[in-house]
Amino acid sequence: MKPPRPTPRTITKRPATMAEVAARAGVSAMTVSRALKSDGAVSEETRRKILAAVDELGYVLDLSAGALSSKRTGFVAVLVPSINNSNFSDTARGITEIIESQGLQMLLGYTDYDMEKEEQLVQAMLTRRPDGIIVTDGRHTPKARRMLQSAGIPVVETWDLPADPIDHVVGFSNAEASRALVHRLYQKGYRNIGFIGGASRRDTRGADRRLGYTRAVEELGLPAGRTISFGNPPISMEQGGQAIVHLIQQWPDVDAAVCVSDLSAFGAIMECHRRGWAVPGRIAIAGFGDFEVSRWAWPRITTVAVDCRNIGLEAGRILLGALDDIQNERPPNPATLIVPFEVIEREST
Amino acid sequence: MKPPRPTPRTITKRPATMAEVAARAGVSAMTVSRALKSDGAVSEETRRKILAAVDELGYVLDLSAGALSSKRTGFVAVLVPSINNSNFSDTARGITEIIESQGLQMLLGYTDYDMEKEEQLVQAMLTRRPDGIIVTDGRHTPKARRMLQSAGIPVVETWDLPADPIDHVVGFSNAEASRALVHRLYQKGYRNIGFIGGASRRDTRGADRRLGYTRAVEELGLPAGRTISFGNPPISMEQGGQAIVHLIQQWPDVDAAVCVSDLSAFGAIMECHRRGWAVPGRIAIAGFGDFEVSRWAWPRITTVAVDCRNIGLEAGRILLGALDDIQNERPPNPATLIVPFEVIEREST
DNA sequence: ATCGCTTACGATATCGATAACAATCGGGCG
DNA sequence: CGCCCGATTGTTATCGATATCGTAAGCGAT
Repeated sequence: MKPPRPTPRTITKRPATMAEVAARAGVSAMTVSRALKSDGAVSEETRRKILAAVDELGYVLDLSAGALSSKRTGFVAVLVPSINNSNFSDTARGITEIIESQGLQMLLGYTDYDMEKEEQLVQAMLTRRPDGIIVTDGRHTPKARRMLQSAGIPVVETWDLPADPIDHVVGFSNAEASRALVHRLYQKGYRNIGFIGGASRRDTRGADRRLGYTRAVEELGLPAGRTISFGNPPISMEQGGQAIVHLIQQWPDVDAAVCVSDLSAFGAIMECHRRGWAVPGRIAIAGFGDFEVSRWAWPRITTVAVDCRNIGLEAGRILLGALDDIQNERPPNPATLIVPFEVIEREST
Repeated sequence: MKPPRPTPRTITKRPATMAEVAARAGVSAMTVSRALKSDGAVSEETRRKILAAVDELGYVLDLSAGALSSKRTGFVAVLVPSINNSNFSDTARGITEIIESQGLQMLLGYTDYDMEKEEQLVQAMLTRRPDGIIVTDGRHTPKARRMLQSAGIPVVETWDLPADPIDHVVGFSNAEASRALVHRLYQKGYRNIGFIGGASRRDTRGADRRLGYTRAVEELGLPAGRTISFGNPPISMEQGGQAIVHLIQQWPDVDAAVCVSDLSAFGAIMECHRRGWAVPGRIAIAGFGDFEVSRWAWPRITTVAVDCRNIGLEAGRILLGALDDIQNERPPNPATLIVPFEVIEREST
């Protein structure tokens, strides 16, 4: 009895290799390799033959293999708290813009605002032997810190000013920014200022913003401790709406609220609309981050703006510089770049 | 004269190799490899010794090297139009959730709603020899299509229902969804419905939504052609605001507007607020995508909801299934999964 | 003609892991 | 007691590219 008809197997057309291209072009693999790098010294004619062979075979270079011999993977690991947050995705985009000009590829990971998760991700990323790594945080678990330090690659910490930098830094002080915002509200005449933020200490930037708020009200001699902690980061619009109600119920005399992000500020403002509380008449509301929604909401939302894309651009540039230093065996030269922030006053305060 | 103090060179502590771990643990490299995979058959005692050695040397597995011999890189390439769009970042997140359970890594790329850029990205991604690829589109340049087909790996097209699928599909008909929305507006009594979208044909999903609108107004015998095209995708809140003004000036009798996305709908509504045009009294406004802002804006925005994260989850699952089929030498089994959409009526219409 | 130098290319030895197969050891069983 | 078997571990040969060094040819200067 014959066996059943053989199942039609996938024609897993194994991708062509460089050797096959070489054979077809009548040259050695090494010459193909050179032809496919821009810097290779190859005569015009052989290059033509090689490119023709590449085209005929539909060959695409295998960088996984190349990475092994050249010891440069062309990866840049990037860790962000969340990709749904447009601030961070702007930064990621800035990084991409810079590094892709050098043929580098971003390896993106989400920490979910969690240092433990960050630690796992650092380990997972190092497994791919990236040429450099950019993290969105100045605080790490001891183990994560150790791994970053001993990885032997440039590290850039962004969005923060770490007390004890690992290597390079591109950031700003979230506390100072928040403090400046409170001062501005004070100048405008507000005297009972509350703060709305997340309940978790995982979000270190959020914690810093709260710290800046606390310092400012102390400095100014304003009533302190008027803070509402609500939910895990990222604080949503919904949570902003709930928090503002709590804030006003608990301290009916508050005349202004600083929110940990524009999203919660927006939620708060919309909840006030719904309840007929005028903004800023009954209560002024400010956010953080200058998200698109703050520029187009009505009232437009007072906020602290940071050029997120620029943070990415600068982090990318610094990383490229560091890679260049390594390439040319120059000594390492850790840099700290402080990017500016700006308090933008709009109709919500 | 002595030369200047030698510059302190980087201690580029070359990362430890598996062989070094093996030597330290007194076993062969192969045994280390087995110990570090979960499935490896290794006695408890040797595993202990090996893990100790790993710890002492701070060893992390080099997957680049592993990929070369095992012929599986553990990468899944994912192409999205934009990462700043929370719909797509939700999908990306869903994909990550599924694939990271299998130890796979996402390689993310942005096409900027541009098929040419997509083509370049496909090529760049294939260079990394991913085990599978997920794209957010049903239309591609001929070359991109050819590369995807001949890559010999599972392909999943999402967010669309391609007429001629390459392999697997997880999507829905943007045209149908848009059509359903217009019908719903009709039921509510609106008879002069306009459409606000991007000027570029690059955004194929946007074009499909416009198509659905056009079909619907034809079916219903409503005045047609009341569409405003404005700016390149992604259409921003600002552009939505500008477009609604044009729409109303051009056709003063419009009583409802369908926007290509919630973001432009939000911008339009806020512009109406500013001008004192009641929404939905003067004009009803609907969006697409069920973004967070639509749920918390006031009025809340009528929209078409799709479970974006779920698209990612399902795409991930289908991809894993396909990889499993390959592993077990089962025949390929291209699947098309149509995910539901839902018109959600809120106060803006 | 010789030398020196540049340009274009090939041969070989890796890079660091894993696949595939071989080897060893102990124990169960006829 | 001999044989077979499963569990554990080692050996060897890759995977597909690139680094490095070597070689041959071409060419101008002396």
